[in-house]
Amino acid sequence: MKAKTDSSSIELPIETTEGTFVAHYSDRGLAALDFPGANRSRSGRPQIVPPKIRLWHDATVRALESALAGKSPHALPPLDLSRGTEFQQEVWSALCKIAAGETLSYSEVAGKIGRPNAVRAVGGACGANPIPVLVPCHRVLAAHHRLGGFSSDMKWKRALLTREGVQFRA
DNA sequence: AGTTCGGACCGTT
DNA sequence: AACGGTCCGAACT
Repeated sequence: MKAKTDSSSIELPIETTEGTFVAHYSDRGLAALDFPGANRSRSGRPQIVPPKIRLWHDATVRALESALAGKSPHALPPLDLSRGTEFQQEVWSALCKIAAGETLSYSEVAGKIGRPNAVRAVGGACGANPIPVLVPCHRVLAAHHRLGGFSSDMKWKRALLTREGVQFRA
């Protein structure tokens, strides 16, 4: 079997009041963020962490903390979203423009990237978002302010939106 | 009012 | 070829 992880990826834990997240870094920046309990490849063994990545990680920790508190982070680490398709990257960068407290519908996002009918595909791209919370896929709701879905536990989507002061429907 | 059903739509595996 | 974090209108309750 071949390992599913990028050979060049470094994983670092982030302890929060919500549990332990895990950040994955490539040589380009933060490449993935796992929710607590999402056991991915636990490499466990000691890693040599380049100074560059330590700096990025500090930024990630601070950004995650303020995001979990419902505030927009002042600064983000560099994000490595190169793993996504062209379409996914367009969606993800559209997500990054949604401020805390604001929301868009899946169809509004589709419109913003110039593919008004690719509504379901936008849902798929949101689900494929490797960096939840920081790339705010939770700020995308279904039509008419309904909650819609979420790949990981819906409790996260609810919690994050509530902390940002967003209203939604059952 | 609310709910369910069926089709249309599009990128990904 | 089949599946989704969808959407809309129609036909129900």
